[in-house]
Amino acid sequence: MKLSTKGRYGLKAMLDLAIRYGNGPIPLKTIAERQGLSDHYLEQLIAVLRKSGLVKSVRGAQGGYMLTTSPKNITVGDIIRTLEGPLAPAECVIEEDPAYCKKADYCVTKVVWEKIRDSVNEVIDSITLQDMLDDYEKMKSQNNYMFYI
Amino acid sequence: MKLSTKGRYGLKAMLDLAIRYGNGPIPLKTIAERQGLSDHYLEQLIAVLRKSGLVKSVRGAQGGYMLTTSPKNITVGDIIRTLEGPLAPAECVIEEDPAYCKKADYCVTKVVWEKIRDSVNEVIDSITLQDMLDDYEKMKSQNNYMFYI
DNA sequence: TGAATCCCAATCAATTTACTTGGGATTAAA
DNA sequence: TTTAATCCCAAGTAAATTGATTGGGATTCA
Repeated sequence: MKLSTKGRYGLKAMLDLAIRYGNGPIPLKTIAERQGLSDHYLEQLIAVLRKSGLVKSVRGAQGGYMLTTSPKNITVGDIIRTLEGPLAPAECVIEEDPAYCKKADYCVTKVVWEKIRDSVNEVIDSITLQDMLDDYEKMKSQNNYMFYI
Repeated sequence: MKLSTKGRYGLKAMLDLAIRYGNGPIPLKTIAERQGLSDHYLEQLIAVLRKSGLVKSVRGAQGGYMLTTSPKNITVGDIIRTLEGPLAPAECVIEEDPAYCKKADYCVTKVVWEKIRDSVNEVIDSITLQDMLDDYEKMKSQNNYMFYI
């Protein structure tokens, strides 16, 4: 039940972009450096986020990436599901097209998987990047680390 | 964020034992057959459940496995955590001993992982085998499939 | 024109998953 | 007392996944 680095790195990168939302394009390399990630690997992740419309890119020198919309319109769920695919503890409870199982109609374990799935989705859909940003600002005002996320 | 077959098969096997709780030892082979699992693989899983004290075994002919305690005292969380280890979406939020991360004190993504972890644990800790058994009986009385779980 | 950037595709080592194989130990029943 | 049914244990393994790396091409600003 661990998330892969796709979801984890991806959310960090998106928060990095959220912190700098409105400041023009941010080069991938600086995001990768700030977050301590391989830039070529992050490139693969952000390509997925771009294709799904969550970020847009500006090519060429002085280019980079930026959120396509305000942090308050992007949820953690949008990001994680884009990168990890549908979040389900078992194939039979994938929301769009669950794997066929002949016992599905009367399977009691399936009910458990559904509850897990729904509870995870509720959590991640209820948190926006803006919420994370607010937490971040709050921490920043209380402490004196800061420069990283 | 999928569970492995350990947790999924393990829960099915435990429900199978719960259905037959009080009927003496159930051979692994019949559980595996009913649930459509490889018996040698299930053996490995049930060995873990036995070592953790959730089931006990009777050796020799007419032997098998049984729950050590009533289905109402065993939660889905007990079973899944036994088989899968601590359920956390990231290493840094494993409850017993989280992986060290120097940013842990002010990491906002960590807060998200904690919320996911807690919500999953709440769900699985709130469902007992008895609850599943009740669902099962209810389904059984409403339909006329039945023989499998 | 060149440096900074995004874009794309292929390859790869390590790990994990989901088993299989092969056998030994124990016990109830014939 | 033998035999069949069972649990117990350890090792091997093929396939998939993960988390990258490698190598290059296309675009754009200065």
